[in-house]
Amino acid sequence: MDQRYVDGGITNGFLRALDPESRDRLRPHLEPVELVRRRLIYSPGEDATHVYFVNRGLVSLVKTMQDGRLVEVGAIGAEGVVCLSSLLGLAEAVLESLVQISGDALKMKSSVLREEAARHAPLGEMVRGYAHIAIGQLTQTAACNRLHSLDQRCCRWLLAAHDSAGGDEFQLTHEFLALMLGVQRPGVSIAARHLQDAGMIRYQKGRVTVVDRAALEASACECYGAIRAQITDLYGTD
Amino acid sequence: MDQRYVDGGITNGFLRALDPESRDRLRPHLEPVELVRRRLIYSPGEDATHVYFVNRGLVSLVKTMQDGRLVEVGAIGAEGVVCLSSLLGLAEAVLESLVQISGDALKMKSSVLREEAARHAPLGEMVRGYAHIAIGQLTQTAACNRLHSLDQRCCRWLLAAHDSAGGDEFQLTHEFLALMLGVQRPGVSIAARHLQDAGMIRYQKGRVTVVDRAALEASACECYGAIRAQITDLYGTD
DNA sequence: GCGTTTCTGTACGAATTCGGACAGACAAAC
DNA sequence: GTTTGTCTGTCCGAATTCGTACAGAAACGC
Repeated sequence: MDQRYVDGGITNGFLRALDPESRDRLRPHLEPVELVRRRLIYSPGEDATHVYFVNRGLVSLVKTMQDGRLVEVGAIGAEGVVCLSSLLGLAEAVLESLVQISGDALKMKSSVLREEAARHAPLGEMVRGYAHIAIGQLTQTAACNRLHSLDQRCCRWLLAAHDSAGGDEFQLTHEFLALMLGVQRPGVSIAARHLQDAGMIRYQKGRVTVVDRAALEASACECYGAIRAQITDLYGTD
Repeated sequence: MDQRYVDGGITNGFLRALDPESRDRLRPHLEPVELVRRRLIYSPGEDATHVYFVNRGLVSLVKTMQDGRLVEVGAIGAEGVVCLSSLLGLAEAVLESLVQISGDALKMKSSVLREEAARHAPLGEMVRGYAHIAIGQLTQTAACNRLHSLDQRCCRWLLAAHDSAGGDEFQLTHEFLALMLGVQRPGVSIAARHLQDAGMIRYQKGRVTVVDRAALEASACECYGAIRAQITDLYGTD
């Protein structure tokens, strides 16, 4: 029987990986919320009062520079938690969190999570563990941004999106992907053409269909796998 | 009177920013250690048993990819603490920590720091605050690696090095800088020539002299200033 | 002094990405 | 059905960086 029906619609990896007692402590504070594509969860400087456990969908963490140029430095899907800073007790969001693929999440007050984490050791352990893999994701992205080609990074991004989309088809424009990857839009168009010619994806007017996932994985840089590995490492193999 | 003489040779920004009680709690556990250029403090996978409070010198945090290519994702000078992971209770180092500029540090057991941080709230607050700016540094670097030119990143790196070198002149080869910035060596040679022609630095056989720091700051990307600002924000203006 | 090592300067073709522009195709709204 | 807006495909010159190679210069060891 699918766990999502057993446990009140919770498909978020972090919550599911918790021991039952920790989960029970958090459950009363969780509030369902819809994630709508292109909507912001947080802007830099805003008070990060809540954390979001993503059940479905994909949230991009975006760093904006002074001149307005921006680039994604992390992406959080159904296995993650939005707003790491607040886990550390910082009130202010540093990054923009932007919904890339619609879905839903459970939100709760950061302060409550922090208190519960301090009170109940296994939960605190898990929070610290998550902070650690979030850092891992950042370092991976920092290196990836420097060392890997646009084609590779496109594949990586599509794989992450595919994981969180809940299907082979999802909405995504070249424009948006270019913004996230920090490159010009025509660059993405060319990369997308490569992938389509190679039979990995199909593109049509703002929506992409993953056709050959295995091939995408083979063409992606190691960063996708490295981050997945860290996550399954923390959550255990379920 | 210089604080470094008042307080037993401690010039590390983190330790100096602590309240006296926190510092007194840590002091008995601190052990002086020399930082020797090009020596590794940690390699990935190694057990991170100690944290290092840098007094003088510069330590690079390096991410290595599967194919052996590498790039620096962070640098820690006299204001920082090496081995963030262990602050979160993780045993294993993820990054390589490499001494770029010789100096000295105070080391202590990660486990002791963790216990003291749990026992004494102000210290815990400071540790979490430091974790936060370390994350800020990673996001800044991730974006910088994608958006900024080699010349800009060279300037940024030289400024950080200058801060920690304890003088205008320090050892640095093009080869090493290229490794850190994740580019080819000739690229750095050309960038270095630009800076030298512009009268910002002087280069001579593996050692660089900062001639016009203000010009360097003007030519660097915003990332240098952004990271400095986060640090002074945490430590207060002393 | 001499040989070795290390480091820098430079050259050059190839590849990538930039930055901007424009036409065409599709979809939704009116 | 027509209009409007969005999105894709493509083009082009310029700039940047890659990847490699080689020569010269400085420092070091013997």
